[in-house]
Amino acid sequence: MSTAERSTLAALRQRGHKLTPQRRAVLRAIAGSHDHVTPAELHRRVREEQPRIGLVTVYRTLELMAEMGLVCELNSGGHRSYLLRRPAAHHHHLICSACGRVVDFTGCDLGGLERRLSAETGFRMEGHLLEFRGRCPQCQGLK
Amino acid sequence: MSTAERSTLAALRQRGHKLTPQRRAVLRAIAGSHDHVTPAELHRRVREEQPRIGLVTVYRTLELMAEMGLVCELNSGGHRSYLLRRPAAHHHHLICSACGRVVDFTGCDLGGLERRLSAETGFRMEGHLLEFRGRCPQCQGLK
DNA sequence: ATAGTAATTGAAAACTGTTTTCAACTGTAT
DNA sequence: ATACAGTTGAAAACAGTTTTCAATTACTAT
Repeated sequence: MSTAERSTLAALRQRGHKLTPQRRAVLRAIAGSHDHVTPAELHRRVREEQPRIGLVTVYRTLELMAEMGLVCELNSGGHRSYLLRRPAAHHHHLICSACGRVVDFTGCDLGGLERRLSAETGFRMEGHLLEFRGRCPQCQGLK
Repeated sequence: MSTAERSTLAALRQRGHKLTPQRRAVLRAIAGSHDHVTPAELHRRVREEQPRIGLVTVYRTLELMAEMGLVCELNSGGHRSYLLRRPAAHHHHLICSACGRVVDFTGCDLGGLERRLSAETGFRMEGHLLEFRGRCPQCQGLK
């Protein structure tokens, strides 16, 4: 079991959520995938372990983990996907506008801009979202 | 009629698309809105002028204009929205996590990062989305 | 260990946003 | 004016997500 998986389990337990086999399976599946996964795809994978689990439960588990900030939710091209949040993983996305492929990147370096905006507006900053949109190499030739 | 509206009309005509009253109305409505609008919201606005227009037509017109690159399509938070392409209207949002107030800002200065990512990944960039989240001055005392 | 309780589950139904189908209509070129 | 391809609106179909509800289960206190 990975560290991220273990700490996520601990966080769930600590907040008084039940550790059902279904939740463990969903967590294991998302922890085992280092890419964004859609609820449907996750459901397919979890089923190998928990054949009777419903898609609904996958949705609910993801929603719960997203609320708790254990998982990061991404909406792109009209489709939702999730990624387990691992420690020290401040990152952003680069999304292909043709095929929807998502590439993570780090090093956004927005500190200066954040200070400037904070000074100008009086906002106390909590976070930011940055996404680049473009054509990935494979999709540049097409259409 | 704005310049953007006029040139969009010309682009449609030039490509042999019919200039129906419905399309004119959708175009006028999106040109009159300087923020991203959802198809449903746009439909509501267009109806004031063209009471009999169907939501379907709004979808179709937006799809057509998006294909032609006249309008920019955004998917965020699981919802689709569109914005008329204008020269020089590039801005971003600062959103208060308590009251939801939105403040626009310009000057994101992401050119360097964009070039770096482009070089590293091979993506040909089309645009980006940047949002800061924080507490606005009025909400800092609360809760 | 056992019983009690609230949380959780799965199936089905409901819902939302979007797309397709199709017959009627209309802008445009002739 | 006519003809034709493109366009429209209503309804149905569709995909993804959420809600409802009765049955089940993990956890707590005994």
